[in-house]
Amino acid sequence: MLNRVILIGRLTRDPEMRYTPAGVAVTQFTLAVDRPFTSGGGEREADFIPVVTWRQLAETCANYLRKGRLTAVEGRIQVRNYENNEGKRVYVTEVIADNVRFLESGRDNAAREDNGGGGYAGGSGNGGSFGGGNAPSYGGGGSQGSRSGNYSPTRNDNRDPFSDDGRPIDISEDDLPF
Amino acid sequence: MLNRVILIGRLTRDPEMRYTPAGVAVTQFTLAVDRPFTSGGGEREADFIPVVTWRQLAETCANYLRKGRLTAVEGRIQVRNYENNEGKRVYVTEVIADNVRFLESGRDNAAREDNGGGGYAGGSGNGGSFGGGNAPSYGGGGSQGSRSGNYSPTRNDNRDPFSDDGRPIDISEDDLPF
Amino acid sequence: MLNRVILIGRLTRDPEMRYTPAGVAVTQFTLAVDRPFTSGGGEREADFIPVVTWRQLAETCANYLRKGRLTAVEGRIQVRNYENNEGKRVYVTEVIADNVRFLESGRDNAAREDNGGGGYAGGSGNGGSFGGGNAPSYGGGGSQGSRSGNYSPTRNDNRDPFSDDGRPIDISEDDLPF
Amino acid sequence: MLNRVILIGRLTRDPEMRYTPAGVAVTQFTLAVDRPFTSGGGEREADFIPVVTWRQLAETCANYLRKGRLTAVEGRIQVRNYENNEGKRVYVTEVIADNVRFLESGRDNAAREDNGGGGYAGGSGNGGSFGGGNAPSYGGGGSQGSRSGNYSPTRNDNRDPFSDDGRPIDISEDDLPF
DNA sequence: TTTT
DNA sequence: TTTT
Repeated sequence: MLNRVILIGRLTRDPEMRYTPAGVAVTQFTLAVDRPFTSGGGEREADFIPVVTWRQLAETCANYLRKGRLTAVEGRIQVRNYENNEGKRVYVTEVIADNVRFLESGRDNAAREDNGGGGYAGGSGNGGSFGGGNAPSYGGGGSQGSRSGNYSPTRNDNRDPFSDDGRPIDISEDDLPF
Repeated sequence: MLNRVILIGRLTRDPEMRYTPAGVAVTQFTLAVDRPFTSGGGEREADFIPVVTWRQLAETCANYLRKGRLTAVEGRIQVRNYENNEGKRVYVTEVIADNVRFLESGRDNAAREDNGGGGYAGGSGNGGSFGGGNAPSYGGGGSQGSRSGNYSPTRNDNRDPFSDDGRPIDISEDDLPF
Repeated sequence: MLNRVILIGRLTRDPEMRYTPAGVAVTQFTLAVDRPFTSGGGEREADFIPVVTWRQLAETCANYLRKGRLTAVEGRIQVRNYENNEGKRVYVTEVIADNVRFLESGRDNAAREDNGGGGYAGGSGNGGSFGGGNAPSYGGGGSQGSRSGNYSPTRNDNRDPFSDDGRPIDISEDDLPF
Repeated sequence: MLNRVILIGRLTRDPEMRYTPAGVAVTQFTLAVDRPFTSGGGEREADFIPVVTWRQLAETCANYLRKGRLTAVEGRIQVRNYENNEGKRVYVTEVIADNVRFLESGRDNAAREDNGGGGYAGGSGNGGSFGGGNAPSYGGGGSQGSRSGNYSPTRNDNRDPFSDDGRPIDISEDDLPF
């Protein structure tokens, strides 16, 4: 009924952008968020939280975010699951962000930002303006329009659809937020 | 640096309370949180989000929450990991709640609530008042002070420390929030 | 840069819906939100927080919310100000909601809800579908499709534009969220 | 029942710290929070939101925050009211913060911060450790340990208790969060 | 009264 | 594995 997350942390790596077969941009990165308390033994002291952005916001994040940058993220928790190649159900929890704030200017970054040290990248109402962007259904090359189209993986079909194996990500457009 | 989650959803089952070897109460339950949009094909339409509470709040949740109850939860995302018995690292994401609101009075419930349909159960400042409560370190009987003490599982040591196998949960007190 | 509020409380009265001169629906209500602690002397123990919703969400709130109902609200804090008739600047703080959840079914309510006790009323992407809805600016010219037409303030122009004096509310469409 | 606010913005001025008659530190500042949209006519484009912190957090904020600094604040909305000297009830809305994050290192600041550009200042569990700290009530009667002793308002008693008139602030300890 |  |  209500699902809201706000995080401030630093990227553990550069973000990775990919496209769904239908051409929708998806960017993923992980935020390291320091815990508010220090573990007694000084052990684990940050949570590494995977974040996913879609469409225009995905492209902005891919362009402006870099490893180490302090970043604020607003979104919701999503739990998806898939069956791995041993027939076991694997659960993946991610934050689907609809608002990302760049809290550090990328002074040493190629992409220009002149908004005074805090960039805005809201997700509401941002349609994908790139090729194939708003296509409402999944489908690889030729015969589009079908939900699962002629996309026919040959082997290793049981995998995390987000795992980067060079192919477009195996995720239905049904999972798109908004 | 900042990590805040607010959820409203319904319990998928009755909550489960257990104790750490040091006697700290831990209660777990899963919230089904309906997504704000309807999937095209009508597939998955809720996220099932695991929630963990500690100490006094754990006891209150165990006493008052029941399967199906509409509940609000405030907390932070925690990602812990452990190595399973195949030597693979498994990541578990949970919401560590420090504030839980009972949005539905348990009219058909044994435990009385007369606060007008909305119970309060804040976590701040609630020390464990039961036996062994505030003990700062993990460890059963004799040789305390070590992280894992004389706890000597015989087989299947590589497991989710939260999996309910009848033994006290295998988690360090270091992971306690607050 | 980021401004997020989540409240759960009860309506102090029935909501009030009005229209801007351009015909945009605005609904206001106040949430009584109990404080998490009890005041020593037992004095004030709730905050009364004014909430404003716009467009389609305003109409849904006006239809389904009633005095006393437990309600969750998500939005942002807005501080507007105006000069009162003594030439003094008055500051008004409100929560502009973009998401409202009805946590109590209106069993005794005329408006039907059969969604199992928790209604959804998201604000994203809800354009005003009624007459004059999306007009981007405040009722300037003659009568141009505005729902309430000839708005002609004569005296007492220095007032809270939201005060209900029977006239359409004196607020620019520029202040519309989204 | 639930009241949570998260803001990211910049201080409009240096913070101001004062003490209650009982010696409890209170720091106030205003955050300018840019709105996520641009007003049509280009008018107001930020909200100026008053923030209040108490006790240890107040002292940390006074020491480390400065005008212009990008800052994250977590807390709750509080609406207090008082009667002004014309007998009119005035409502004041503030965010009572229990967590403040310094998102910009004060490189040009006297107070040292070497935590890599993001300071932590949580409010939970921070009792006032200075003289008179936890006194539960406002300095009414005799002289009972209050830091500023003989508080004796003569005229102009109807005022914003927070207005800085050189006297200790006229606010009951009952309003302390936690 | 306001920040970058 | 899931709630209404």
